[in-house]
Amino acid sequence: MTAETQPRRLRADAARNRRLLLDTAAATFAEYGTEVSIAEIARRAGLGKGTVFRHFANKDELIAAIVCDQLDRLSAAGTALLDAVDPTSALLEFMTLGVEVQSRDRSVCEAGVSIGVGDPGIQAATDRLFGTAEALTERARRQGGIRDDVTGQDVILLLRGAYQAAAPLARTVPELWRRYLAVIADGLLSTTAAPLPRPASTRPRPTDRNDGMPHG
Amino acid sequence: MTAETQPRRLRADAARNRRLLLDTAAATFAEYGTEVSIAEIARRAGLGKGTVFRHFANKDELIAAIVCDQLDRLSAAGTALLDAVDPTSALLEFMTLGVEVQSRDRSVCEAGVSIGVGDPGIQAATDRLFGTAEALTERARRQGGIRDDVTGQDVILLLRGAYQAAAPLARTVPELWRRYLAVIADGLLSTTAAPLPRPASTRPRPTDRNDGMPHG
DNA sequence: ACCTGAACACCGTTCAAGT
DNA sequence: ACCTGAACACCGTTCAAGT
Repeated sequence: MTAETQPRRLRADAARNRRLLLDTAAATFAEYGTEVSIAEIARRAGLGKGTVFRHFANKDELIAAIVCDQLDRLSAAGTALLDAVDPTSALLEFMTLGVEVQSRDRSVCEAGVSIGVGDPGIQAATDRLFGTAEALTERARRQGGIRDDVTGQDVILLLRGAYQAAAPLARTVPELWRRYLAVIADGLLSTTAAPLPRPASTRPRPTDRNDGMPHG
Repeated sequence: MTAETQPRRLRADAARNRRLLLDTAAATFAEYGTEVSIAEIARRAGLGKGTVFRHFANKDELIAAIVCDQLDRLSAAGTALLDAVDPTSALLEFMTLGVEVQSRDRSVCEAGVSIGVGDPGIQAATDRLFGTAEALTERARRQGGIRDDVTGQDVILLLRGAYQAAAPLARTVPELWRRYLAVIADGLLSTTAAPLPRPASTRPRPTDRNDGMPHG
């Protein structure tokens, strides 16, 4: 479930420290932004700052590991929604969940975008999430609830867009994203509209590698 | 037209240096990202790095000034589109233009979001842009081309969202944003859809000057 | 007024010395 | 194997000395 970049097994205390650092960093970044220093994270975790770099090659990798955790958590929530009775409203609930996750962790998510490109951990977690989203999307598509040229990847990218659209005013109007998610949802639901321009980007599906979770 | 935070008139050489720094920084940031050092910018402009801080209080303000230029440029393009014969397609063209501006200056735009909140220069330029967008939107609304609860601010924020949605894959699929802009456009065009949830955020229209509303 | 670069403070990252 | 903090390099920012 959790993204394990580590191939080897860690000594008990090291594993505990790694988890402690991840949790401390996630909480601190969420509250004060990703610009909090590594020294501060280490201090809060009660560890030396050298230890941070023993577990994560650099600050970006620490942030990446937190992002992976979030992506996997959302992926798990999506998988659970595959059992919902109404596929289309399940998909919309999934999108709502996705934006909420981002709202909770503003700065980490934003940093995640720039890091994401090129980080194999985030790539893999993203592909897993694409897979989950695709399964949800396929059900809704079969139901005829959404236009038939929409992919799971589209859904993930668009829910990111809904969040980002509202982000500049998040401080003053915290729930504005619901408005923009509604616009996007209407766009996805308009089954009568012309086909979308540009094909959806094709990325390797999680089925071809990394033993991802079974779905549908 | 251009954002003038400077109240006083600058000496000729100082004004030239300021412009030189803005252009050099814009070009360098666009190519290598906003993490390029101030020293490097100064070197490229053939000036001492102290000069950068004489014109811009800090690095964020330098980036903010570049963002203001871009916003004003887009605003000008939007104003020109007010003369177009078809209001609805003029609005869509404006949105397309808006995403293109961002694509050209990836990192500066992204940095602009986090800085934007709280920077009076960006606030003012944004309000100006909202005004332009509102004028374009109103024409389209009157024509009946788009749903009647959409504001100019919505249009700006949503075109940001379209760009951001496609941003993670911009390297590999540079034109993917067209796909997501199309989804959003369909959402805006669906005049038969239910009213949007959450009211559009009301921000001071560009008519009232920014004397800064204080908030923590 | 404006420009400059040396000097300062801070932060990410490394590494030799410790358990 | 893992932890640690002193040491290093780099960068944003300041400021006294120059034109």
